Amino acid sequence: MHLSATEENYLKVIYKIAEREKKSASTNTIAKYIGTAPASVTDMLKRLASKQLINYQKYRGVTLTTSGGKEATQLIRRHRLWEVFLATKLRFSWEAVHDIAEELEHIKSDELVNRLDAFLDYPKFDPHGDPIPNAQGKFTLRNQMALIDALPGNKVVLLGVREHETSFLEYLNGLNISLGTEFTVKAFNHFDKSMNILIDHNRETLLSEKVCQILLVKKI
Amino acid sequence: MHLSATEENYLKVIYKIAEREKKSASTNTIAKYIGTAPASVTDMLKRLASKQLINYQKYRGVTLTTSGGKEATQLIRRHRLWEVFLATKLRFSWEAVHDIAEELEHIKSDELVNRLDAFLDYPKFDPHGDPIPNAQGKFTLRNQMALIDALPGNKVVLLGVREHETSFLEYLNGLNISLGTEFTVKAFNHFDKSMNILIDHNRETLLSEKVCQILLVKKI
DNA sequence: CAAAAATTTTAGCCCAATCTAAAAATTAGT
DNA sequence: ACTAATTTTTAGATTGGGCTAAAATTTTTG
Repeated sequence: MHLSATEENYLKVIYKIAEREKKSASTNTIAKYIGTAPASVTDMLKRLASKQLINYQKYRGVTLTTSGGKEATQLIRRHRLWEVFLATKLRFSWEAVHDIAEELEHIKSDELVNRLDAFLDYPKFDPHGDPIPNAQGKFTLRNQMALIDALPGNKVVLLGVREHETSFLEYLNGLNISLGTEFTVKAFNHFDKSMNILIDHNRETLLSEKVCQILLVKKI
Repeated sequence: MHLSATEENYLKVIYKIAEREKKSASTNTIAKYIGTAPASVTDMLKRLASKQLINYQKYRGVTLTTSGGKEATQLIRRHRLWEVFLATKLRFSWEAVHDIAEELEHIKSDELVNRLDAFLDYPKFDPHGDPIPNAQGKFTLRNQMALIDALPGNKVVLLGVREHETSFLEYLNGLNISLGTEFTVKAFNHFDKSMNILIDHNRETLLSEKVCQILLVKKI
């Protein structure tokens, strides 16, 4: 499916409205997001419907079809990966990345986006903390993120682990860490990506990057 | 000046034709490069002329004005920097980079391109060996490139060095290398970017990446 | 529940960038 | 130096994406 940057933007906006307002997107709401006249939106909705990207009935608002949803998800993936690139590699401030990523996201080459993903070491969250869908369009749940993605000051609770080696589980036992244990992130050490953690509000310890990658937590 | 990607492409093509054929670009030649009908080219030439980007008289071909030349040079800068990024950071093959760079080059943010330049460590040549203009639009002369940018099989002659430490010059003396010495590049070793070099057609040696960055050569 | 308000769509227009067909200008050949 | 061939431009149409003004539909409210 060959979509123009404009068509992609409409899909992204419809996706975001649905996510935020939990209902179908109205013509006026879309117009406000995109910054065009409502009449222009109606035209575009007809075009997107004819390409089977949205479900559209006059006066009734729109929802994304399965294929429209896939396009929107891939666009969001590209946007957020470029944001990570701009922030971590080019050292842009996290407020500055959005506008440039807005342009970069429309460059469509699966090869490009997948290599970028690998180059960035498969980040799960963008600099704003929003989750990055993987190549299959799956999001890491916001309420189940790796500890490494938590920020200093965050309080989190352990929900799961990505590693089931006995030796690793024994290591956790040794630290008295188990599902439901609560952490407070005290500091993130850039030089080796280790973290200083306050466990159960009374024991402080240092966890290596590897361990922080494995622990799946939820903010509390 | 707000130029569309299409307008930029026309300027780039006119620049390239002028460079390659050393004369003004004709409507038909431009049409072949861009892949459009000559009539479409005529329309666009009128538009570019009205923006003072080209010198255009009916039936007489076109040349870039000063401001048109600046736009073209900046576009080439962006294109070649992205090519370096794709080849060196994302490990694309050097044949694959062109098409993707063709899209990336149209993202206009001086901040972006300058930070990218710095991130790539101010490369002077793209993966095809073409020179990259700096932020002021100045090209490194093609006949004075770093040895590191030469390709296996190239024969070159030493024209200068970028480093004037006594210890370094003594090192060169020890290898019997001086201005005018001729090299043949035998191999480039990706793992440490060192090069196997045949000096004066009779002595083979290994030069480290650092040394190859310092030696300024010209193809012969 | 009917009238007023708000939303959405239609109708008709514009601009950028393209096309084809035909006319005009330039260049080349004898 | 004419005529033929080539190149370039004009004329008129098309498509995508946008606009305004007016008509149609839905929603709100007295």
